[in-house]
Amino acid sequence: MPELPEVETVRRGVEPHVLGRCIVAVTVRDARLRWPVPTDFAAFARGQRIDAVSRRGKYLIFALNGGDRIIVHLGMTGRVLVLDADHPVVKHDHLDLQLDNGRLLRYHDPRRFGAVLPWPKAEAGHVLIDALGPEPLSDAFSGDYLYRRSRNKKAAVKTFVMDGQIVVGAGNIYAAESLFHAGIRPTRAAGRVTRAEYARLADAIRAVLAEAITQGGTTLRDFAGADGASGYFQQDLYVYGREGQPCRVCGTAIKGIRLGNRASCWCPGCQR
DNA sequence: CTGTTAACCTGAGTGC
DNA sequence: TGCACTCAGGTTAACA
Repeated sequence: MPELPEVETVRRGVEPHVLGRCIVAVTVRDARLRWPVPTDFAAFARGQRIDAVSRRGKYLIFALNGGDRIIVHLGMTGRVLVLDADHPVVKHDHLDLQLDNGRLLRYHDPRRFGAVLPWPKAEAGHVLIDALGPEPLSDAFSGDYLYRRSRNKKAAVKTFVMDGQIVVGAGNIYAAESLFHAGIRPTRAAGRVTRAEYARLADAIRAVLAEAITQGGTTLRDFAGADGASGYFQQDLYVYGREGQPCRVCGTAIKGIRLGNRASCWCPGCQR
């Protein structure tokens, strides 16, 4: 479910409710996430104060006052909700952080592809974070960067920009949408896309992600912000999920194929 | 090394 | 109503 804009929407929704709050209790109902929640996680988190909530790619990072951190990834169906402490527990509510203000942070994830992991102060880096590519909304990300990294690569350009080691945050929806706005077919070999095209693509990725954040993300099925609210970017989709429908720009029927086991849509009229 | 595929898991939707 | 099947916003381990 969540690509960068959805994770950023969750971060912004959670932050005001948890900053400066202490974790007074931890409940782990099901530790079987993508990686098991360690058995000592409750002891790790209990009694610590949350001093910051940041995001790296699709990872949320809760910074604790002692220098430890908690990493949260939402996988495909994960949610982080801010609820009152007595809120009823439903199926797939796997983990709670109870706060000292009568509220709790609840991790809910039907498919359990997500993760909640400790990141101790003693470990400077983290294996899930260290190899990530640049943030697409930072200065380190540019068309020239994509051009450099893509030389001699035969993989499809859509697969290339969805690779978190190249750039973080662009998943199946926003990769497809960005390629549409840049006028590039998703099937093109990454190494054959020109410098000028990558300049357009980098601009498109930045613009699409920024606009999606403004809209509170894209809600198709599962996604909700920390307050349970839906996003609105689905109204701005040009190709994702529109196979067979007329292009909103040129009227050509949107085509669909599979690339790396992911559904991929593009407009034969607008994308070359 | 690069590139592709299967796997992890549950639920929703479709077609018979 | 039930069953079999497909698909889903992510990521990585195991292959070729």
